[in-house]
Order: sequence, then structure tokens, then C-alpha cells
Amino acid sequence: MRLGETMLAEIFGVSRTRVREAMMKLEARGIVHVSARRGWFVVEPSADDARAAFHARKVIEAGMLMAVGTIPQPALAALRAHVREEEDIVRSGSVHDRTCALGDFHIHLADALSNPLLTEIIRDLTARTVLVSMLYQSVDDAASSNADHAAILDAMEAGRNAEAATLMAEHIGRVEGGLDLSTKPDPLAGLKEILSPAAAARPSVLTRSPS
Amino acid sequence: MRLGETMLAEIFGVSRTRVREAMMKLEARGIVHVSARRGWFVVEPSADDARAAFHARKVIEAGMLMAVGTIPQPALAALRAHVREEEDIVRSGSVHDRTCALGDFHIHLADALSNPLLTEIIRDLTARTVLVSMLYQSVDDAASSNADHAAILDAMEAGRNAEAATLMAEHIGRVEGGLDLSTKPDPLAGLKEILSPAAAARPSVLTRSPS
DNA sequence: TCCACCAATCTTGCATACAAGCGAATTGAG
DNA sequence: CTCAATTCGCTTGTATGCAAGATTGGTGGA
Repeated sequence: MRLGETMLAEIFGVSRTRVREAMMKLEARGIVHVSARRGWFVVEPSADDARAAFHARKVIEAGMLMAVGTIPQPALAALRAHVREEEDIVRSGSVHDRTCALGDFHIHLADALSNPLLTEIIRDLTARTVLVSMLYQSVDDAASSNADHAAILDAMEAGRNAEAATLMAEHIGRVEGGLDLSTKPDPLAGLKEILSPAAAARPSVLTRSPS
Repeated sequence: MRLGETMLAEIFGVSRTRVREAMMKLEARGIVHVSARRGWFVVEPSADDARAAFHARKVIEAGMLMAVGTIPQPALAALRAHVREEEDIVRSGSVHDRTCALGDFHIHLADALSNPLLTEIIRDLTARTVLVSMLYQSVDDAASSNADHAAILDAMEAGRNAEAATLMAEHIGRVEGGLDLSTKPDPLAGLKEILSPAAAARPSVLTRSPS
């Protein structure tokens, strides 16, 4: 999926300079990469890259849950509200909406439990794994993920943070397990929907750039 | 500490375009920031930023040790060699060499235990906390840090990963505790030495850019 | 008919030129 | 003497121009 500088410059009505800047920012976040004198491409993570991203998420998100002390009541309530909203979207939303809602849970969790720095790291890692899911034709068992989120939140509300951490690691492992990392990726499987203009009109914390 | 584009362009014999690109890469990694039409500056993390960076390191590095299974013998041997080298440098090296050697331990550890993605994240976070240490006049108890590293490695060699994780969290907490986060930072405390040409001649995994 | 080679075209990489804005120094008034 | 306002210079922000390289289409030969 090639992203030509000139093309993007025309689409957005800016000069190539600004397009290049934006691309290099995205490159630093691991979303696109540049092939010398050939152009910019949305990254197509290898199976190893995919495993690395899921492993990093397990380590960081479980570590975060282990490290946190008591969680403020309002934060728990906000997360519970998100999970409930998630449930609705899983039932009736589009693939894109489901993907965003499920990803947002992890980011909101990080935001509630930790600091902006870790949240940003988790945001980029989540975006990476979402990309992987698109590439490797995930089974996309959204209902199961939603149930996992609810269970994690249950443990947190009960003050069993260690259990929540274990559940989180298992949950991320389950998402990874739903992928077929043995076959070659299908380059354009679901990317078009994720990156479509219609999708851009419904922003998510996943696609929002760090402030 | 201002970094003029023109000045850097002359020093490195390239055009401002390339300097700007490099600066924006560094900005994405949280090393420098740009003030509109005033120039680029090495970041001066606030006390809150400093705490966030140490917290993130605790979560990630402890989480990594918790998640790892059995560690290959050669990796342990390499780490042991590093700790011994570290001991020599702590005894006889300059402040700069000590800082780099102590930081390198964490990066080599990540490299041995985990994947390139996590290693890169930890590298940037470590660079950030080193910057903080320079700014906030750390007590710089290098010998104590070296002993901590040895103890962490002891636990790993004995297969007590959970204990290693705890020790790591305590170690990072100790480094953080050695800082005086209540006073205003001294902008140029030790930065000049770290960023000096002489220092650049002795590269470290800390300063090396991600490949 | 198929393959190899060559040229034309398109793309990025990099430097330079111009515009816009912030800051410091100077000048004037109180 | 002090303080404020204005102007000048230096810095970044942005666009454009040119060169190097890769890809693709065409052509010639086997």
C-alpha cells in the first residue's frame, strides 16, 4: 500500500515538505516506513514483528496492573461505562467501530492507571497490534474480547490486581492466538476499511496523534 | 540549552533540511523539543515528567523480568561480564563513562530477555531518566547501582525471576530517590559533559539510534 | 513467443530561497 | 535613572527546484 508524497500533498492541499514531516512522525511511531526512493508504505509486520508487539503489550499492560495500588472509584466507574458501551458496539457496530472500541479500552485503562508516558507507549503498541490483526485475518472474536475486558475490570474492582494482570496477559495471548501467523499476510485485507475516509470521520483514541 | 539549526548544519556539514529531520526524530523520542520560531532545546523534564519516566521504567522492566521464563546460559554469562566491566568503570571511570555503563546494563538486559521492540522502548526511557539525573543533580551513587545490578543478576541466575523483578523495581526506585525533585533543575548541570564531542567519540547503546 | 536489455518517466532525497515571527537592543519619554 | 515602546536582526517554517535512483514499459533478438 504505497503512499506517494505528491499524491498526499495534493489530497491534503499542502506541500511535500509537510507531508514528509507527517510521514516521518508516523515512521517514528512504527505506523509507516520508507523504502529508499520508492516511497512510503503502511508497515506490514512480519510474524516475528507481530509476536514482538503482542509480547511487549503483555509485559507492559500486565506490569502496569501489578504495579498499581488501589484504584480510584471514579476511574473504575468510567472504565465500567466504557465496557458497557463496548458491549453495544460489539453487538451492533461495524468491524471498524468494534476494533476501535476494543482498542480504546486498553488505552483508557492505561490513562486511568498510569501516566501519560506509559499511555502513549501503549497507544502506539495497540495501534501496531491492530495493524497486525488487519493483516493476518484475525478471527476477530469481539464478543470474547469484550468478556475478557469485563473480567479484568471485575478483578480490579475486587482489588485483585495480580489476578487482573494474569487475565490481561491471557487476554492479549488470546487475541494473538486468534491470528494465523503461519501464512503470508494479506496486504490489503481490512486496511482499506480502517483507513477509509468514513472511518476518519469517527475518530478514536487509537488514531489520535499524541498531544 | 539551545540547538540552532544553522549552527548544527555547519558543524555537521549538511543542510538545515537534514538537521530538521534529525531533530524531529529526536523529538519523537522525547530527547529534544521545539519552541515555535525560537529553536530546538534539549528537554528539561519537570519533576512530574521525571516521576512518570521512572514509573514507566519500573513497570516495564519489572514486568519483563516477571514474564520471562528460563534464561539461556550464554545470555546470563554476557550480562555477568557486563556487570564486572561495570564494576571497573565505576571504580576508575569518568562520570560520563559510569553513567553510560550503568545505563547499558538495562538495555543489554532487555536485549537478552525480550524483543527488539521492548528494547527500543527501554532504551528511550533510560535515555530520558539519564537526562533527568543530569538535570536534578543526582547523588550518583554508582557503586550502589552496580551492586543492585549484581543482585538482580544473582536472582536471575538462581531462577528467582519474581525476586529479580522486585529488586529491579527497588533499584529504579533507589535511583529516583537519589534525585532532588523538589528543587528547580539546574539546566546545564552535567549535560555538557554528556553531550561533549569527547563523549560522542565513545558511543554507547544509550546514544545509539535505533536501527 | 519469450526473455533480456535499455530508455523514459516518475519518485524520493536534499539543498536552497523566501516569508513570517519572536526577541533583544536601542531610543525616547516621564 | 527607569521603564516602555518600537524597530531591526536572527531564527525557524514552508515551498520550490534540481539531481540521483528505481520502476516500468517498450523494443530487439533468439
